[in-house]
Amino acid sequence: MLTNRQFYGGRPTPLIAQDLLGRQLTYQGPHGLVGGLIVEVEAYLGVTDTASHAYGGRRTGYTAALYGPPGTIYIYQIRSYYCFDVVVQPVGEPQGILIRALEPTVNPDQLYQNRPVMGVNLTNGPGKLMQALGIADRKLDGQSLQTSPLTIDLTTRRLPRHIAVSRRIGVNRAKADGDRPLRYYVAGNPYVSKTKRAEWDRSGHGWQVS
DNA sequence: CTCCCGATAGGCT
DNA sequence: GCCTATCGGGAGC
Repeated sequence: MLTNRQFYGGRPTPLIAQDLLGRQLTYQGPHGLVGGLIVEVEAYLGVTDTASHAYGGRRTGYTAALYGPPGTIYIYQIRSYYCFDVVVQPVGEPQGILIRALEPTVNPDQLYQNRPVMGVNLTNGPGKLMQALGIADRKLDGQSLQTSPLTIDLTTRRLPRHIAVSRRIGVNRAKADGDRPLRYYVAGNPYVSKTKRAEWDRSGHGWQVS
C-alpha cells in the first residue's frame, strides 16, 4: 500500500529523485492501463531554486498543488504540452520531481495509439510521455497518487546499473541554479531524453542484471 | 556535442 | 507585453 511517508521518508529531494528511477508508473486511462519504468527525473528544490515554479515562495492558483502533501500530483502546461511533477516534501514545502522519461512496459500498443511515433521518441521527454499516457489536461492536478488513476508503484523497483547526473534541461542557465546537477537518469537506457552516444554500454538498457 | 529558431498555450505582472 | 521545467528541426564545431 502506497503511503505519503514512502514519498518522503525524511530524505532530501535529490535522493528521492534517484530512488524513483526504476519504479513503474501507470495510468488507468479510458483505453486501459498504460505505463512504463521511470528512467529519467529532475529535482526542483522549491523556494530557493531559481528554476522552480515556487521560487521565492511564488504561490498562485496554478502552482498551488506544489504546496500539498507528498504524493501530490502537479501538472503544468508549457506550450501545447503537459508535464508531471510528484510533490515529495511535507505540506508547505513546494519541492517536486519532474518525470522526464519512461521505458514503455505496460500496453505499449496503446501508448503508441496515443502518440503515434515510433521507437524511443514515444516517451523520451516530459511532454512526450504525457501524450503517450493519454493525459492532455490538468484534471489530475492536485490529486494524490494514492487515489488517482495515475500512480507509481513504490513496492518494487528495477535497479539501475548506474545513475548518471547532469544539469537540468531547458532551464535558464544564466540564473543562479541554472547549472546545478539535479537531473538523474538510468545511464545507457535508450529511452532517456537527449541521450549522449556511447556513454555507457547499452546492453541491458542500463538495468542491473538479476 | 552545442546553440538557435519557430510554433504555440496560457499564466502572470 | 513578457515569460517559459517543450518539441522538432537545423546549423555549426
